[in-house]
Amino acid sequence: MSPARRARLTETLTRLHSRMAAHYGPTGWWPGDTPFEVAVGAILTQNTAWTNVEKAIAHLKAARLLSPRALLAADLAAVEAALRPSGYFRQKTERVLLFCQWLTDRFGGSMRRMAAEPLAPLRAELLALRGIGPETADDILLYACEKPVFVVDAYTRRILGRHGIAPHNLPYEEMRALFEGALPADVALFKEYHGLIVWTGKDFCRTQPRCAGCPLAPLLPRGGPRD
DNA sequence: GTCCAGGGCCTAC
DNA sequence: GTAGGCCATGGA
Repeated sequence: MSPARRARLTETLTRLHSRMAAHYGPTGWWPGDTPFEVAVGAILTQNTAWTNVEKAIAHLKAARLLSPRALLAADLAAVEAALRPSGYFRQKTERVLLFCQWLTDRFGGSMRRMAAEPLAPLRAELLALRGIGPETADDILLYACEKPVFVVDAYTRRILGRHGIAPHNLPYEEMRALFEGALPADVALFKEYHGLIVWTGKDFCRTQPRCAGCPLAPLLPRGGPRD
């Protein structure tokens, strides 16, 4: 990318962030009491409404299952029952348990020790785990491990697509590089930026464009939103 | 009743 | 390398 184009992109993405931040204030994203809860939530929210994830996490807490040790020791049926409300519960049970096993084998079950690992090899290890793709890995790296990676999700694609900033079907790594190349590698900024995208996406950017009142509407290209 | 949600894997071309 | 089917529940 040319320096001039990169500078324009930085300006565009910064303006986008300013509009959302002015509308919502700090989001404090991601919800979760501990890094491990954040990591589990990242797996459970795959293609699923967050309200359903909350139910599953509440079940885990009530059953005292919200630790790698407890999950690995629990009956499979008990874990499945707890995760049921989050949908795809058989797959997600397998994915959560595989993550727990890896965390235990590699770091003695410690998210703190995991977070001390350098970013690039850690990301590669996460991506090698069955059931952890790029978005889930980056959720965990950014919000549970405080690593400066930008999370790309469906809302990110939709918003950038509608504003003519990037095609919505740009490959994940290219979309991530677009943000990371244009913004400073700042964990707090990346956390808030993604949180604001999620909030804006939920409120204004569902499948049908619904731009009335959207903080980003004044930035839309001529001709209105595109998909 | 129908549609859809903050993905990821597998298979077929 | 990519398009399409599959996984499952709960809320709108």
